Amino acid sequence: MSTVNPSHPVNYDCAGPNHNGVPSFGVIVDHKSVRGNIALDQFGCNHQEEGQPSLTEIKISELPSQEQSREKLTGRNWDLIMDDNENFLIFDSSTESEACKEHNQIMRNHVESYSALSSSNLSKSNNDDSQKMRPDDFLCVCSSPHDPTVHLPKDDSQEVGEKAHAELTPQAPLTCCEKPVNSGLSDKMCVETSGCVSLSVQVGEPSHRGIRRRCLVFEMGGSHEQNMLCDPENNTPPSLSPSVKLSPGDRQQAFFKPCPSPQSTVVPSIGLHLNSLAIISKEGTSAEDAFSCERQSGATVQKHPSISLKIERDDLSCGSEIQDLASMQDSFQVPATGCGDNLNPGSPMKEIDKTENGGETGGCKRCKCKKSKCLKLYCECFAAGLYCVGLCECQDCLNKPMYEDTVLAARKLIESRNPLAFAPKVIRTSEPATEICEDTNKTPASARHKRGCNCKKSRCLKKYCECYQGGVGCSPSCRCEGCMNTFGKRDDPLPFGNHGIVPEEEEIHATDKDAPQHDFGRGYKDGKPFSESVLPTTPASQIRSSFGRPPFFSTVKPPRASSIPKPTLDEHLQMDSEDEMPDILSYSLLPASAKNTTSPNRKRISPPHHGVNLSPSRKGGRKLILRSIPSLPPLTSDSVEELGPSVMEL
DNA sequence: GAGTTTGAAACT
DNA sequence: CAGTTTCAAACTC
Repeated sequence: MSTVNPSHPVNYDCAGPNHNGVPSFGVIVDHKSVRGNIALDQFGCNHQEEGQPSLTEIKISELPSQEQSREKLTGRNWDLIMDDNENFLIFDSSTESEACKEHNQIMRNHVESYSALSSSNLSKSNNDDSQKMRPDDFLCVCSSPHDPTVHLPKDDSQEVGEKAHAELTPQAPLTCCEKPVNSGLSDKMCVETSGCVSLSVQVGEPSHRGIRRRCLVFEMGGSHEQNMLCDPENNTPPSLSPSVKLSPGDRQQAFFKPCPSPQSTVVPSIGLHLNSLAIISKEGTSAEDAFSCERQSGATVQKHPSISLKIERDDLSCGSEIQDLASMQDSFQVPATGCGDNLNPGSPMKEIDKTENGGETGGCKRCKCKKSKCLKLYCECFAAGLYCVGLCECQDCLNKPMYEDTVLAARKLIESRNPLAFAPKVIRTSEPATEICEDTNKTPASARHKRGCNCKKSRCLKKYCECYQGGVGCSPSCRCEGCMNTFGKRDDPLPFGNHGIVPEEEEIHATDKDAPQHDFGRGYKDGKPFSESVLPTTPASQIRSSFGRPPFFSTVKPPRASSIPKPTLDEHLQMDSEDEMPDILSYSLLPASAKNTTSPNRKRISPPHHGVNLSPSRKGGRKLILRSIPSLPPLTSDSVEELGPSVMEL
């Protein structure tokens, strides 16, 4: 039961060639404490080299030493950005494909040595040779459509993996999407541990029967990126597979059951569409509980008696879905430590999957697009950064791995219009953890739709309303009529958890065309992100939150001085304690063209919101300004031409 | 399951 | 930039 299935391939997502700045994911192996030797590396391609522990324990925890990381990255055109101390790395490379390829080779070499050392050990628990981990079971997947280094698992891996997987002790209460292993459908299995790990794999098709559905690993354009590592064989996260068994027929997403205790924590995995997660909070499901594990960032969590996982949020990069997850997490404003330790053993994370998405889709979207070819935002799959799966009822679907180029091109095209098109629709922020702890009366969550709804007839009481659908109240950003949103009416001074979302400054700026707006897509001023041109530079010393990380990680983990990013990292997330920016996410890293991004908010100059008062703590507190990951540059005519006929046709 | 409603996205 | 059209999800019957 404690034997790790060596046949579980470990996939390394190195992100795409345009992957700009955020590590694909951050499953980290703490070799210090790892007795097992499945070397999940920390950044997709990077991996541990030494140590041949037994397979009985995997501890995902800490980054390897900086030197180690640097050593591996240096010379591959990877930029390793680390904070002064630790736990923050950002890769960027113009030649990630190459880097990935090299990493792949390294991985293989590593696995070979590992396999040789461990094969005997594995054989003891299972005589099936297939359980031996093979070098080829390790994948370094580069999302680049041009990257020839997308390595595929051996065809026999699935069978082996499934067999081995069946032998695993299914203690992990995962829920995933419903897709028979042999359905032949593409599948996605994403595991996000407490917002830390989003695992995916990119496996070409159709030969990769190991994976049923893969996530779109979009480039980092916008803030919507999926960097997920999946176990194509068993649809279980490589690092978790030993102890995790997906529920039958659920292969696309998996949730880890909320940890019953701080010590026994396996973070739920979110692979479903982001905004739907917001329902969690409203339906009484304590997302806080669900993600409490991550708030215990750094704490070793044990899912399996023989498996210990340690998630280090700081080191993880997540995609859009993860960001949404993070947003949700943030919405609860749970202190990273201390205040957030109240776990709810009974947190029905699985129910979320069932009630919200899993009931029909197993946590995954199934679109029914007929004309959009699933390459427009009409398509929920596409909008969510997912490839369509066989269960989709779409017609003429091009949102499939085999059309990756087209998909990416379409995405670029959309992002060229609206760099935030793929950004989470529901933005959630939180007060600094410490403040929450200090003032327990404060609303723990704040959330809002990034753009606001425009409902006319539904009164924001139906899922037509994106705010309602996202489980958030309407805000002054909305232009809805007759709002009756049960999560908070637009006119409510302090909708549930939405206190102070709309700042007074917004009204001020609304009268100034040049002034930055808290409107996504208008984050530029004078050619610079207004966070740069307007917002005062936040001294690193003032940054306390998960600064320099992808938005996903905001406020979840207690900030550490050591995690204060270098100035270049300020591009992504900024915790400003001085300015009057509200606690909203300010996606500001937009190209100048982004100003033209369609944003209904631009049309509206909201009257003073008398009801919106900044809480004392807010006024005196730090302001969280989450800035999007730099988006793709506006496409030029040439670039559009490069998109190919499929996109041109759109 | 078919038809309608709705509002976001896309288009002009 | 505003208005219109297209689209697909949500909803109703």
